[in-house]
Amino acid sequence: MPVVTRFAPSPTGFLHIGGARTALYNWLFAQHHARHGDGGTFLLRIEDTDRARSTQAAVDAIYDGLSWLGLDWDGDAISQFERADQHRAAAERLLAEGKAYKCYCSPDELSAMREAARAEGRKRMYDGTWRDRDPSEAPAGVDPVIRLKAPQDGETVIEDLVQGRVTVANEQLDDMVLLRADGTPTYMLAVVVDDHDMGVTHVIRGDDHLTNAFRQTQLYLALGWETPVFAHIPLIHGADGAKMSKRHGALGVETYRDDGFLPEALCNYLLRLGWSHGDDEIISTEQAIEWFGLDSVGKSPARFDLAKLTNLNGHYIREADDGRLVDLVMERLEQAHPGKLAKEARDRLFKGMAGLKERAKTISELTENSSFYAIQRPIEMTEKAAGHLGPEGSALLRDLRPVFADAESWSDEALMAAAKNFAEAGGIKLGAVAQPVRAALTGNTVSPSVFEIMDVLGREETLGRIDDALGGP
RNA sequence: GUCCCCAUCGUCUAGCCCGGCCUAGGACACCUCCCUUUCACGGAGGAGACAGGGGUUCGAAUCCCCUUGGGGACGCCA
Repeated sequence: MPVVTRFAPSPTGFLHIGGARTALYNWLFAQHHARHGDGGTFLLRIEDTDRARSTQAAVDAIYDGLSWLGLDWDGDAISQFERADQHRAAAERLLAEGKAYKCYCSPDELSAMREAARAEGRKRMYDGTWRDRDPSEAPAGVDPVIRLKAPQDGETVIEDLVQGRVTVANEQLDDMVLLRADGTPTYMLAVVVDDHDMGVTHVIRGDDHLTNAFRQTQLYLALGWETPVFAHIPLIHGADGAKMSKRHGALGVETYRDDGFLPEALCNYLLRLGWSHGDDEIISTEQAIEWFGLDSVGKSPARFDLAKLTNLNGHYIREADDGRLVDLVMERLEQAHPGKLAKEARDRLFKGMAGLKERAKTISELTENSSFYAIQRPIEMTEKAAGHLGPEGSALLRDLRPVFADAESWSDEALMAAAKNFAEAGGIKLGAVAQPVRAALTGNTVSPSVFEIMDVLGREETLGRIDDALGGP
């Protein structure tokens, strides 16, 4: 049977890390069935019924976030707000069938009930005042809400693919509001009607919705519809163990992009946060699509660990195509050093990328480590680097300059051979020779191999930088 | 408070469903060493966990119960 999943965020902010994982699981599940099953579709629905809190900017942030992660959805995104008529129709049908009723309770009465319920240690808040009351007793001039006439005995059961069978006594659940006094549908109603109309077969979402699933199941039953399969995945917690939410540590995916993380690294990390396939850690998207299933999703919440994400990111950077990395780095360099980049910047980065990418765990770090290639001379010198160019270092560098200048061929190997000879002749270590050169060439104490750098920079630029460090030719 | 869910190294997890192969495996982080022109990468090794208590059983990380701890939900928000 073909599978239909959906991701249904509310556009009240950015696409945060928890939402991204939910989207990923839904996408993966659909992809898995599309490629290895009877078909799979992944839909996107924007839950924008709360007009006051929904913004177009947030909707765009969700689109951008999903697109960046590579989680493409089928068809156009659906606006829940625009489907209000269908929601209303469902509620009215229930009303006509006697499965729902009008409730005229005022907000004051409701909060009194809520208080009473808490005081008595009950969960059920609404006492059903208008459930069986004669409509003729309705107070004049009060717009009623429509409530579901939910079963009061027995229990509601959901067979959750992640949580297993979960049961709750119906007496714990009160008659939920379907339509507000102003006639607009509530979330509970909208979700059920939309999921049904969209043909959603599997509802994969955060387990903060687990209790909603009970109410929704009652609604499906009342509407005479088959319930979808539920899969409530555990939430992601912050590094401190507290829940991660928009107000507590959860960052938008664009923040990770800005901090220099690759989408494939984030996806791989998010995938492993709560799902596993034996001891596998590095999992490609293709592999994930093949392997992903809801039965391997864990039931306990996981903490977000930036160190592991960073490590994974380093791996994907090393694997990444040089050209792609150059584009990413150039964009940042142009921003950071406007007008200061050498014309040869891009070419040098491309030539030097193999040595560069081994040493960076984020694109931000890669950019920083790459800047010495891109910036025009004279380059700036860090304090530590300057330390290698004291009297001793400078003297060494001065003696070394002609060795390089006279090198037979300007290649990595030839240059290193020349430096080695020089070091041996002087009875010093290669390392002692390399550091002043590194300082002169990069303005830093850490970099790829100095001979590789000389190769990339070329003869003229290299000697120029040495001269700069020596205070002139 | 009430209801629901969860519980293996610091973190993510394998193992649990179908008890013995577990003196509990892997990954990240950490420590030591090797490689080495710096830093990374890579390689070798180390430290590090079945929350506690009861059962069931010849035998429990694995099954049952309780306790404790954590989380989530209790809106005319989504």
